[in-house]
Formats: sequence, C-alpha cells, structure tokens
Amino acid sequence: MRVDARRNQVRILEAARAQITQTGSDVSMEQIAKTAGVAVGTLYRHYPTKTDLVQAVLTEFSGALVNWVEEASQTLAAPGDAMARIVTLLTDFVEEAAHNQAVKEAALVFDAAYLTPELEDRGRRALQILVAAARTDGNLRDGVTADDIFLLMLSAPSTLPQTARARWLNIILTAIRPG
Amino acid sequence: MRVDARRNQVRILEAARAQITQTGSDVSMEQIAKTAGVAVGTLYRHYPTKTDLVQAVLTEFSGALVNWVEEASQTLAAPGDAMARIVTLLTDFVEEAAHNQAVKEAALVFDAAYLTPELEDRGRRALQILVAAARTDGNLRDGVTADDIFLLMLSAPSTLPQTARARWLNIILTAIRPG
DNA sequence: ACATAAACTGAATTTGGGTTCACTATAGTA
DNA sequence: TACTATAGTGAACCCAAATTCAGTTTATGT
Repeated sequence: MRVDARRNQVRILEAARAQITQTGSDVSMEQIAKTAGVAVGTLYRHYPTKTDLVQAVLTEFSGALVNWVEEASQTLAAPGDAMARIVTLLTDFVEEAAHNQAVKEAALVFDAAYLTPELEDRGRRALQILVAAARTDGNLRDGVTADDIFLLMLSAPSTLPQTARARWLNIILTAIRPG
Repeated sequence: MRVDARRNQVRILEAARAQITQTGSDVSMEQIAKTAGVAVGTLYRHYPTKTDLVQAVLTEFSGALVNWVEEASQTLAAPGDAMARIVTLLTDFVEEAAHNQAVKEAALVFDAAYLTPELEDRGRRALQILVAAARTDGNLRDGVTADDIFLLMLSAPSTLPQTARARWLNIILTAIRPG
C-alpha cells in the first residue's frame, strides 16, 4: 500500500470520528472529506460505503476502550489495587460515554455492531482478571461477576448531565462494593 | 374540530409510534401515511413537519410512562407496599426501554426533549411519594433519593439482551435495598 | 529519468424522502 | 337540501446527500 494511501486512510478515520462526535452520524461524506483534506472520491476508495466508514469509527472507538481495560488489568501492581482500578474504569467510562454520545448514537442509527465478538472477548478476559483480584482482596461484593461490571460499562448513561452521572456512579458503586 | 380530523390525528400518531418502533425514526412520512390509511398531505395538516410528528410520539410515550408512575403512587394501599411498587416500576421500565429502543433512539436523532419539563415534574413528585413511603417502611437504603430512582429509570439500558437486563435489574436493586 | 500501477479529484449522476399545493371530498350548519 | 369552511388527496417539486467515474496526479520499482 502506498504511503499516501495509508496516511489518508488514517486522516479520514480521524476526521470521521471528529465530525461524528461534533455533528452526529448525519454528517455528510463531503464534510468528512473536507475535514480530512481529501476529495470525496478518496473516502470511497478506502470505505466503499458510508456504513463501512461509520463501522470503522465504531470499531476504533470500542477498541480503544477495550485497550483501556486491558492496560488496567495488565499493570496491576500493588495488591489491593484492583478495586480502585475498576472504580476508575467505571468513572472514566461514564465520562467517555457522555463525551462521545454521538458515537454511541451512530451505533444505533446504523445498527452496527458496537463491539466485535473479538473485542468483547478481550474485554471480558481483562475484566475477569481485575474482578478475581478484587475478590481476593475482599473489596468486591459477593456475587458480583466480571459480566456484571462489563454490562455496567456498556450501559453507562450518555445523555445525563454531569450531576446525574456522578449520582449514577455512586449508586453503581454501592451495588458492587462489599455489603 | 371535525370528527374525521380528530380521528385521523389519533390514527397518524398511532401509526407513527408503531412504525418508529418497528423500523426506526428513519421511516418515511409516506410509510407512516400508508399505515395510518391517509395521504401524506394529511400528515402535514396535523404536524407541519416530521420533527413535530416525532416530537408528538415522544411526548405521548413519555407521558404514558409518567402516568404509570403516578398510578403506582396514587394506589398505594397496604403499608409496606411502596418498595414493591418501585421494584415493579423499575422492572417494567427496563422491559419497556428494550421494547421501545427505537423510540429512545428517535429522541437522540431528532435531539428532541424526551420529557417535557411538566412531565418531568409530575414524574418526580409521584416518585417522591413512593420513596418517602418506602423509607418509612424501612425498605429503602439510606441515602437513596427519589432523584436516584428517577435517573435509574431514565438510564435503563435499552440495547442489552434479556439476560443482561435481568442482571442489570439485580445490580440496581442491590444498590437501593437496605444494606 | 521512465513507466505504470495505484491514488486522488470533483463535477455529474442518482436516489430517496420531505414538503407543497391545486384540486376534490365531506362534515357540520342553516 | 344547499352552502361552505374544513379536511383530505397524491402527483409533482425540491433538495440534500450518497455514490460514481473519466480524467489527472503521484509514489515507487527499475
């Protein structure tokens, strides 16, 4: 692949993410092209259809989140750290969901897979490590599973104002901290 | 207003709700008209623009939910009943959110107000009654407010499969039941 | 430097759906 | 029944945005 092609592919993906975040998934291809500094035709060279481009944005986004979780699980240092990481992840995910509400919306509008099966699997595995450690430390309520944490992350509200998001987090934490 | 006009207004609103639920908010006005058994022009007589129609569907929908909450609070009979009602409401709201996921999506796409200020207010008041009663009964965790329950209802996940929804409900209930 | 396959360009085409409006039908009234 | 304001009809209009493609440019191997 020619280097200019690779460069443009990256630029287009970035522009698409930025524009979707800012305007919503109803941005025009023209607008995305303009932001990326290329002509529309170039978008179609890399992504045969708008759906493909949106799908790519979604996968990149959820991929970043999964990486986030994996990093948290792989850099577990001090014992007793695990629960703190889980709390941090949940906190960050709510903010991320709020900041990228348009991206989540895009997943609905294009009914595209927000997570690929592969990403979902990686996310689950990483969380299992964190949850197991937190359980050993005695910092997790009995009966709370990695799947529970996972679905809380997925269902983090994206349309609530800051105050309500903080409140949501508190409720959630009450549910997963030891009784 | 002529009776045929009133009748068609109702038919159109119902058709719009049904079609949005089934196909998403990107249904064409043509399709809604067909379902309602009228011509497109009639849609525009009652709703000057598609946005207005969608807004009407949203308000009708959230209005129904608020009525639901009010009924629960007004028919409180046996003492000790309040917490059971709250649990039922939360259970029903998750299912409702899942069943009407497209309606919630419409609120995003048209960035229309899901709840009017008036409906929000009525919902809050009704919940305050239920929460106060549940607190008196000692069936609610300390610190849990009517606003908490309200935001949980609003942020009930709509895209998760049945199993995950049940799990979500369990987590939430753990958080609001007495410690 | 040259050749050429790979990329890019952007005007033109296509498409789909929101919206209009001149005309027809009908409910309500005298 | 006759009148008329109100309501309904649906083909035609309009426009925005997705997609195409013939012509042009450029990266890269020899």
